[in-house]
Amino acid sequence: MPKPFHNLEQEKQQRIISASLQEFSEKGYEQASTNQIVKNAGIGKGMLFYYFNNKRELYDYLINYCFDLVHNGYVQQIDLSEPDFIERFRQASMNKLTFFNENPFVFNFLGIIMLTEDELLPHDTRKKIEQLQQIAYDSIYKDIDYSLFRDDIDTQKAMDLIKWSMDGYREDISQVYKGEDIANVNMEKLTLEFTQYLDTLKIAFYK
Amino acid sequence: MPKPFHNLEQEKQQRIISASLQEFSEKGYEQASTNQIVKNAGIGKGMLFYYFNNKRELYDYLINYCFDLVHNGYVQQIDLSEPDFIERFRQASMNKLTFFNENPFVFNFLGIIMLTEDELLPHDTRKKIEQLQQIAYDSIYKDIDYSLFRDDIDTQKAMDLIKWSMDGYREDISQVYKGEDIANVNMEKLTLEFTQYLDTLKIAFYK
DNA sequence: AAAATTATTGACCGGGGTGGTCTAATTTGT
DNA sequence: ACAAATTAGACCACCCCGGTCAATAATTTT
Repeated sequence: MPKPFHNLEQEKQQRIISASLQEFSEKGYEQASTNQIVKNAGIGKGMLFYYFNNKRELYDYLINYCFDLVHNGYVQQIDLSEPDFIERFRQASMNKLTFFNENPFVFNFLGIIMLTEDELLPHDTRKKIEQLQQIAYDSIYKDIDYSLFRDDIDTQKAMDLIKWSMDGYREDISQVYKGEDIANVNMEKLTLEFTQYLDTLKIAFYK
Repeated sequence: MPKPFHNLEQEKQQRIISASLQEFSEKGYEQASTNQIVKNAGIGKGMLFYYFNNKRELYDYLINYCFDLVHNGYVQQIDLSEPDFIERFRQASMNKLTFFNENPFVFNFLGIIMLTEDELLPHDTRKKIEQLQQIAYDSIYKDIDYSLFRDDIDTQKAMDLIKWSMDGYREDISQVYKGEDIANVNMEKLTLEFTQYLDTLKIAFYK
């Protein structure tokens, strides 16, 4: 909605978005300080209220911004044509890792939103959340080739366990490399390690 | 250290501790409000500063309180004589679940502490953290019977995967039953489901 | 070049919350 | 009955809050 904001140089726009996401995701809506935001963004106080009429409008803008970003930059990137569950999940996890590195506060911000009580959220935001969750769910479980799994194991349970495993691994990695730019991380070593875990999972759960 | 506080009726003492932990774990040290604490604890403002001379002293008291509680109430309860990794982890997970339910803010509070930058923490607190982490690590990995694992799988990787799986399951459960008293939860059904996951893990990773 | 429009800053506002104090009242112990 | 321990909350000076606005600088239009 805010016209002047969209005409801004990308870099300044990003600085404002980034500073806002950080502040909101660290403190929540009420506790977040617009003063802190403008300071971190390196702009004057007046500008923030020139681009957005008030705190709430900024917040709502960020909600939509993050939803679109996660949708286009992460969920939609998942390769639905890959029938191997573990391989599809591998690709999704790697995407998530780089996405998280490039947009450090987006997931945390959305996390805060999803923990917000129903009454405090605009009605259509709730719907957006559910839609995105549904799409994300489909992107992971749709058109999976179940015949790869061992017959003596409940396939759904196996998929749950694999999902928890890979999420746990990814979170451990995020934790260790927190703050460091992923470009500086030894990617080959990391990918190799990841592959080893995946191979182990395949031995354990596949025929 | 605070003499009058220890002589308090257990129930009031608990109310104060609980309200403080909640506030600190939700807002962090600086943002936490002593006014909010006394309101939630149902005591007058004066009392808090009668028991503890200032905010920091309360905070430090809580740190020690939580460390001791986690150590005695959770870590030390893990049965080191159980050589089956999955079984030991099962017992630990169930303990953690009930502990978490009885002390809802303790883990979150300690989580905040561990994310605090080094300079802001008393020196001996850092040491306490590392000690507890070491003990917890030992409690999970010491004297495990590795011969139970399949020979065609890297045992350490298998244990990592199992750990992530069970942590993921436990977190999902916590999430779903968040807020509800665990006494009201259908424990048999939950235990059964947990066992099914564990059995699946055994089929997958054990000989 | 002049005028009009847009972009930008930061001092400023009333209001509300901050950690902490202190007085005055009540309860307890003897 | 009296002293000591316990309690509540009004009060303090201070700081920060979201938001405004007048002054100016930069840019665009004429």
